[in-house]
Amino acid sequence: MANTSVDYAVNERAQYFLKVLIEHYIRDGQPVGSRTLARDSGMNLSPATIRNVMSDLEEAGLITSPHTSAGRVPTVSGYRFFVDFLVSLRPLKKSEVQQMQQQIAVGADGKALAARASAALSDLTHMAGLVMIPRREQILFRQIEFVPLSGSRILVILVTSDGEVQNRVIESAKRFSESQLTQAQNFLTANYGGQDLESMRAGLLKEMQSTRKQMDEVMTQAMELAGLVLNDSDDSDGDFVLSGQTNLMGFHDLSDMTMLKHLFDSFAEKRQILHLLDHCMDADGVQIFIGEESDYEPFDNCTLVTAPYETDGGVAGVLGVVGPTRMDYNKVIPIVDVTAKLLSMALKSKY
Amino acid sequence: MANTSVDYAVNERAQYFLKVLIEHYIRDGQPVGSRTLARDSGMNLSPATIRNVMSDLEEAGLITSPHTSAGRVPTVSGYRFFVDFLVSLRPLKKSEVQQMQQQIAVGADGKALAARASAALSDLTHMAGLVMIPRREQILFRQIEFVPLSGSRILVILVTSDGEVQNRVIESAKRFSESQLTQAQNFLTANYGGQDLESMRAGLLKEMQSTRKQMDEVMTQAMELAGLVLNDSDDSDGDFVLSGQTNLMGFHDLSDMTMLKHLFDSFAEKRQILHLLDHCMDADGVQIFIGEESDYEPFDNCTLVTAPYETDGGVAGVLGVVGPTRMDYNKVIPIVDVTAKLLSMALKSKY
DNA sequence: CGTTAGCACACTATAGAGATGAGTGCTAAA
DNA sequence: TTTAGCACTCATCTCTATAGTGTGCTAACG
Repeated sequence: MANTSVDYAVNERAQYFLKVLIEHYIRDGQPVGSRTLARDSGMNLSPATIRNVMSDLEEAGLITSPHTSAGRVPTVSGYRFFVDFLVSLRPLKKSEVQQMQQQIAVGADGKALAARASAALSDLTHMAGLVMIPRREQILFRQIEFVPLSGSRILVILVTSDGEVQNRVIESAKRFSESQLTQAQNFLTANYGGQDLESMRAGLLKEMQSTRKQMDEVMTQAMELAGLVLNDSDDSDGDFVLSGQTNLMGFHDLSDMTMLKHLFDSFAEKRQILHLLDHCMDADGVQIFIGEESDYEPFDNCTLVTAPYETDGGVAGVLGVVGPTRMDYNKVIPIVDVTAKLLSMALKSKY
Repeated sequence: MANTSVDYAVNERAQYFLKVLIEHYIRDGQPVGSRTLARDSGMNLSPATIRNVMSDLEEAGLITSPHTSAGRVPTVSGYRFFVDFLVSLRPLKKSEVQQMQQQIAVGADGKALAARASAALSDLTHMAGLVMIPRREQILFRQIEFVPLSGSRILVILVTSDGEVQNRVIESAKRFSESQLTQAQNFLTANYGGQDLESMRAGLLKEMQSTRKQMDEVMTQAMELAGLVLNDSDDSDGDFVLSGQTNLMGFHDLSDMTMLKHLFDSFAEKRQILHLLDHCMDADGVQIFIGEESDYEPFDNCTLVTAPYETDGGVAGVLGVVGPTRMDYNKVIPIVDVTAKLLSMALKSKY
């Protein structure tokens, strides 16, 4: 089993001890000593032997000791090695999955679904749940309707693939007849139906610039109206739903108030976190950022476990949980994985 | 100056010392001793004399000492006496008020205004800002429009006095002609325009029960539709906007993680806090709940300073700040007061 | 009578000493 | 390769002494 670049001098037995050590540390939160590890491993070896192994693991940078005479704790590299090669995922029970499926599936539109998924994540993991609102690039355009209101106001209704019905009242300089509006909405639905909102927006823009003069004036106006709605959509830079933030206050590992304040502030600020989540859109499964791996200072003592979820148009967003680095990966990873799958199903079954 | 029921044995001089002591304690956070108080008071008295006074104040239940040989700290009753009779409010500068006015006035509808006011509160006080969304009982009904959509769906648009435009798509069993809908909306606007949403709802309900048989069937249906919209309004039990929650993590007085978690959880749960805020609707000025006075356990170490704000229809909601009991009342009270006035102005100037 | 000085007392906070215990690294032997 | 033994390091706990802060009480003073 030639694993990675750090496995020099770390043979299979040492890896096993690393696994046992980390699992013990995840349970206890206390540095693990050689005597404890010897007992825990089940193999009939003396503490002295274990000490040699631990020495190797330390040299490889996988574990470290807080001070001379404490046990050892995993380093970031140690956790990385663990989640990459050593985890024994503990899959959810059928009944748990079903219960979750029901809990999630009740919601109506994209936003409500995301909120439910987020709540489910934080409930199950007792950490903070995080679900991106489906990105505009992945929401498909289904249908548009223009409705004349009193005066020169026009109501634009946008139906999208995630079940969301956005409506916006727009002030128009020009007046349209009922039939003109019908004509316009048929045109737009026929031409852009099935496209995602982002390419629709781009398409409209391009079309309007290139063919402005040759087109029916009403059509041009209609496209401008549609463009207006797509442009000022408030979630243009993305958004996410957070649940169970306060769960993080229970962890002794995260009890430093200043750190925790930074973390909470970063949740409120959203921008950086969205940037981080964007990175996970490409990966096609669970992805994990341990401690400083996220390269985002407020997350230094945390681990972020993410998974992308899909809709008809492909990957629509990312969800995940945030918790202390010392979390139960065996349990958390399957939860995130399953939640992503269930949310995908819920979104797809809309049509 | 016969003040209250607790002023037995607490003469004017003692009150002055109480004021000085509390102001000192608010600055320092340390128990105030007799020597310090003697120096701080400006009066040329020896610590021994002060000790006698402090002894009186302690007997009156206004101050207490954490242990035999620390100074004294205010009790809840002490704070209460202070805010009721001793505060020297420090009014905001003209320029500050103007800056704030601009900051708040940009918002469009009720919800956005509330959010801005909340942000202003937390920015200025460095504590948590809290603004109730205007209550339905105080939002006036301006106008309703029914718009036929494809199929049997009808879009109902509700324009209210706080500038909010709510719209909801409703599935109707019956089909209506365009003229029927126009007739219906004229009827509703004429009959209920200017009423608040809550009495409109009640009115509709009563009307429908008493005159069901004698009325035009279309009208009855229209009223049912309107009733539907008013009923499932999601903020039927109220809502509020919270800002600067994390500011509370900076206070040493609130550093107990378990307490703080409870506090944050209570913010997320909302229900109880709304209940508390409801109580403040009646008072016509700033109201203060110190520590256990709020009778809501998560607020035991906090003070809530509130003020009601108005719209055309009278008192519309309540705003305020939450912070540690040891807060700078001289500064905070005027801020809350002014913010409420500014928000009222912003809401009223809508029409 | 209000005010003051003086004194004994109570309590906290801090630091140092010593004991304890956990765990290591190293060495030599099996 | 594994193991036992031993010296060593370091954190933690307890006990003690000490300094500092502030009080309550009493007696004296104007």
